[in-house]
Amino acid sequence: MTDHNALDSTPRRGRRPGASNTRPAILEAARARFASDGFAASTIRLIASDASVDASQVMQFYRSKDELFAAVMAIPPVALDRFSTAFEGPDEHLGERVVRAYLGAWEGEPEESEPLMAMLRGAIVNESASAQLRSFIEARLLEGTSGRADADAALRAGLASAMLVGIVTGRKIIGVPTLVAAGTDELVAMVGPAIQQILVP
Amino acid sequence: MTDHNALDSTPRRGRRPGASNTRPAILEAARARFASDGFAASTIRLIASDASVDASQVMQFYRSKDELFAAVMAIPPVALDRFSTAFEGPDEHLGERVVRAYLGAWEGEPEESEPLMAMLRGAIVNESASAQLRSFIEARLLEGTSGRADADAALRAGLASAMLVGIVTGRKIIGVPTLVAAGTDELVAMVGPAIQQILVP
DNA sequence: ACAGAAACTCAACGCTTGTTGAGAAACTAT
DNA sequence: ATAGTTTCTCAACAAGCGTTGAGTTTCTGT
Repeated sequence: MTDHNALDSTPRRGRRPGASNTRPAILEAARARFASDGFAASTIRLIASDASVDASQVMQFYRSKDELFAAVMAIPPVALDRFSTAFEGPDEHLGERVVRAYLGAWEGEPEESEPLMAMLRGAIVNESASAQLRSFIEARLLEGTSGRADADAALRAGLASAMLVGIVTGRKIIGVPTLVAAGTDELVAMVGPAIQQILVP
Repeated sequence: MTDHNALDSTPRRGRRPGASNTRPAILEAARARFASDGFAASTIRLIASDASVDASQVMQFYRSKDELFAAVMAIPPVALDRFSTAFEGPDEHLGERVVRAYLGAWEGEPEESEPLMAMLRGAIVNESASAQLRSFIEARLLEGTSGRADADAALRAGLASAMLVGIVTGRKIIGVPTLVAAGTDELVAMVGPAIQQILVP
């Protein structure tokens, strides 16, 4: 709805003067859309409109909607090292640390949480997103279980991840009122011991 | 001699002889599609094709795609009493019983699990499905916490539900290999104590 | 200064979507 | 029988989708 007025000196067509940050703008708009609306409901035109850009620009930078999605997914989450450090250290408060790391990653700054939300929402309908989330979780699991000899350590880590993702889904996507109302510390206090029991039998 | 074939016994147009079970056939096809592909990817034409029916038939029985979806959701899950009985009984093996009830409900017969899968998949992209799943979970929570005085009993039950739904999501939707490979008994043995700890502090 | 690449707008394409209406055949009444 | 309702096929619609190509303007390298 923001049409340039007639007195505007900037031409209506052709390349605009100055440097262009259109490409990252598109990526950011796509990230936000995919995170909040999911893959199918996020149309190219809507994303382009969010970035104040023509739809065909999106196609020029990222060759298709799928590649745009892949680009959003490929963003190395800033939260990545949160996980790796969470599994290190003494076993005593392992559960608590892991729970806090997960909740923090999904509920922190948009820059940090949106790729994860997009992954989660996209994994339901988009096959590549599902594979992406799968490999993401698996990579975390390998970090977490490195140095342990347990045969089922991977399974235990996978269970813990799935349970924590379930809590995040309930809070951020489905919106179960009971979970939404709960504070982070309260959750950590309750879930920490349970996760501890899963990870360190 | 071009159009009507006198030898053709099955007419191509008009109502077919005999009783019609088209309406339930559509509902069943829709349930399966919504469960496996989610709301957006399940097109009316595809569902109609699954049910060997014209697309406009779907619109005649259920007035819109949204109402079709609502009809699928409205099916009272056979698994319903599984949950209510799981919370009853002594606290000793409560966690184990609840875990077994959840896994069984989502991994049993298609008739039993498909409405739940459709709910879960639909909750990501469809607002009404999200509300439906929310109220479904809340109803289970009320059953589970009835008779308990704890102020945070509802939160504990909600957490347990979310964690178990997370495990099911990892197994049936995202397909985390580690979780898929695990057997039900193995999962119950690992997760049972953790859920127990959540529910009975 | 000049050529080529890059950024941008605009208009359209082919396709699929949910949805509708006309009409044909079979059922259910009276 | 006759009328009316229900079930069904077929063809089309308006809208939205992802995508493409042509043309215009600016930047960049030489």
